[in-house]
Amino acid sequence: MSQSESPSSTNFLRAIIQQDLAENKNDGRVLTRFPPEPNGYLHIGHARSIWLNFSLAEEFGGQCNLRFDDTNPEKESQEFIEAIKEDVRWLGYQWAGEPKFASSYFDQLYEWALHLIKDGKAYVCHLTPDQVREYRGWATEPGKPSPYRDRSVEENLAEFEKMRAGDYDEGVCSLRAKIDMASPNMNLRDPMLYRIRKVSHHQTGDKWCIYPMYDFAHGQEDALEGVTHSICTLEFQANRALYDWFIENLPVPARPRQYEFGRLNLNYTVTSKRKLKQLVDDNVVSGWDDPRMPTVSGMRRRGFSARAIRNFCASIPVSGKGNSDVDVAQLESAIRDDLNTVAPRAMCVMNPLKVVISDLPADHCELLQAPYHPDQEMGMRDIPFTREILIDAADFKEEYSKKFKKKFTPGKRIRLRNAYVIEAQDYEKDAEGKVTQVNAVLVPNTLGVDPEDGDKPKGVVHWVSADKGVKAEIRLYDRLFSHPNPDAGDEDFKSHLNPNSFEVVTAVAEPSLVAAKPEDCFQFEREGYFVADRYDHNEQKMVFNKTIGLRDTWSNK
RNA sequence: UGGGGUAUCGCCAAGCGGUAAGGCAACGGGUUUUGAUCCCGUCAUGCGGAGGUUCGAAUCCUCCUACCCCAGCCA
Repeated sequence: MSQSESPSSTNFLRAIIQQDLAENKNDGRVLTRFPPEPNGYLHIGHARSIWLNFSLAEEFGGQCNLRFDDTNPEKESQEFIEAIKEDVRWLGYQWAGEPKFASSYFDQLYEWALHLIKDGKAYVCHLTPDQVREYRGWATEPGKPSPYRDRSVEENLAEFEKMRAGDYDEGVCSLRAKIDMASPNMNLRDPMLYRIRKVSHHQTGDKWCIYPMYDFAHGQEDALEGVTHSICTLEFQANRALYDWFIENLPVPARPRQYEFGRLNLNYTVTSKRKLKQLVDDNVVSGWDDPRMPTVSGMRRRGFSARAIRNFCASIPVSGKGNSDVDVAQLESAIRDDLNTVAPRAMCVMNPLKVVISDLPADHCELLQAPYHPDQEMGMRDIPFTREILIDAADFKEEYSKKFKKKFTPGKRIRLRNAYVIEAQDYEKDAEGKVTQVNAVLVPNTLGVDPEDGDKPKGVVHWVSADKGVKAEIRLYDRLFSHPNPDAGDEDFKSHLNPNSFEVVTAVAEPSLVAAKPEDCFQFEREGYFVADRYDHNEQKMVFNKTIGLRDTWSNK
């Protein structure tokens, strides 16, 4: 795939913007916004929205705001705000100016609520929540007007002031727009504008005890900021009529437009804040940033690069038709594609088996040179070659067979990656029958060239010096769920957890790896991509997380 | 159920009356000191179903069917 991070083919949103620009709408300006509610961590679905909003703005010479849609203080917190800012920045985006907050517009929103009341378009309703639901009617039957619907402007003003002043308890009354109780669009059956919530807000403290609803806030925030294209997900399609109603009935400074696109779902995972939170709360994972989580911080800790995530987002066509159930393999492909080009190669043996090259002196230590990357542009590293080395136990077989023709086996030769060809002679086993050591001899003059006798080895194995190698903790991660749709069906999604999604092994790594810094990524040849853990890796104790294995076109044959 | 949406390859998706793009996956083959990468090739006579209009339909019309969203004092 190309390095392009903008949509490969055009999409309906770009077409709309191009059209608007051609007609000089908004004075040729393009301003988008990413509007998360700070009630959880960002996940892959948000990453796509971030990518969409920022890349669209950038493509057309505009900018993108980061705006916290903090209208429901009960579920929000400063912790989430900080985490979201860090994630957006890490993904490589810079929002326009300072982060924005819905809460910073509370005064203006309040004024506009007053405006609607004075226009006879909003009223304070003293129906209880249950009554409101009852009066709203049903799909096939129109709702009944609230008995408070025709209160005078003066009374509404007075009642709303009492709401604001805290004279009423939560749930006693609310401010509603007077639209159409018979509308087939339920959103228009006198929607709620303000509700009473006697909780302090993470940004405004105790200034307010009434908070605006999403619908009454979002479009006006867009207008206030001069957002030209307000992009949200498909489930807000029915809210668009309300969005427009407020814009048309309020003296807002601009006329933003809402457009909806399909949500991104990945198979073998869940992307609902509620479920992700449950995994965290139930200690199924170590936290929001557990490497198995589809959160931005989880993927980061897993070793996915921001560029790879951006490329992945760009690789999925933007559709306004429906939600996309994308195969995780597509994400994995983007990750491998990126890591393949940027990750230095190294050798690390996960399941060590000692090989003694008997014709080498005990103190033999030869410094071999190996390229950091196949394209040679990253330079070379030193690899000590000694009499006793370690290879992966899975690369040795007691019996030769066609299927294992690339493995090491008595009487056969194998190429030691970046080093010589050796030939196995015999091996030793312990009481349980487990192979404990292989004795081999060096095939001379095979550094960088094939054996002179023409008996070229079929296979290549990675290896590490038994005494110069360095121990490393390797955290092996795999998909969190073993079912393609953990959400589907009646069963609890947690019943589909993959019991083998996490395993720790102690491996032996080539000594050059001690220079690794947290978050450095590598390809451990023949194994996969690994990243030095962001928090736990240090010079004293190396800790690598398995990002993803190499593509394997052989194992399932 | 009233309203709002959507149905094109295993997954995502382009297509807007002129004879089915592309990506992922899969499958062949070539190169290879990573069974990786890279390269080359294959992969919908078919577009939810049934009718109709047309020289010609995935695209237009009619009628079905299926699925998603709204019906929170959540966003």
